Amino acid sequence: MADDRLSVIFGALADPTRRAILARLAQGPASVNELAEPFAMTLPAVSKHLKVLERAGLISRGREAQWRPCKLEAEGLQEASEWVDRYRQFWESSYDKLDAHLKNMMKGT
Amino acid sequence: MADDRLSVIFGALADPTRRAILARLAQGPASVNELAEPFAMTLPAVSKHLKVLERAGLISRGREAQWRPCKLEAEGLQEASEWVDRYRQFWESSYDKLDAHLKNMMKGT
DNA sequence: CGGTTAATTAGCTTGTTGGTAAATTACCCA
DNA sequence: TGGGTAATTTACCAACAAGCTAATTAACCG
Repeated sequence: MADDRLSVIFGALADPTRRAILARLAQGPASVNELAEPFAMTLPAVSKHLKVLERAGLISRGREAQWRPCKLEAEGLQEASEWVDRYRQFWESSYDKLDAHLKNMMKGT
Repeated sequence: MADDRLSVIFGALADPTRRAILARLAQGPASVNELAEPFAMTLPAVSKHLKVLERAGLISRGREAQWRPCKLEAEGLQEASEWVDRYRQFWESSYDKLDAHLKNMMKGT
């Protein structure tokens, strides 16, 4: 995968395990073991996913005794959102056109 | 990469060439050769990128004589946006907290 | 028909991803 | 000190992504 910021961010989001981890972290911080628990996957595998998310600026990791609590970070998510938002106008206008088309059909013209 | 819809969509966005193609298509439809022109890359490589974008529902391809004009599609973009939007509240509240923190500092307390 | 242009498919190489098991680091507690 | 728990690192493997060249399909034109 390319290593520019946006590619790293979207690449991190392109995996259901990683999206599930983000969804969990949206409820509050968690340890690696807590995050790993729902998945049929070894701990090192989850650890790798966390590293990908961290590199993308989607999470950060702290230190508390032998735990390394993860928490969601706004930065990466916001960058992704900003990129996608540039296309919002496009699809909104597509729906306007569809809407106009349907109305036209229903008029029977 | 996983083959669920969102992973396919984010995976397609995780490449600067593909994002540049989408940016070009936001200005209007284009042929494969037109799309390939800005890149130091062979035509088959661009063709592959287009297939990835098509599979993700980000573009569609038509037929006009020997040309296969591509155009932007709202569908995939909108799904990506909807997913990211679920986290908007999170980072907005993060900024609120930052804002509150800064105001507090400036009060000198 | 034969030639040209547009685009895709096929086959190959190279580097990366996602997983594992085993070893290691780091910290707590008795 | 030694044992237990949390997490990462290392070494390895299979599958996949992204690029290339060469060959092929498809449509037009003369």
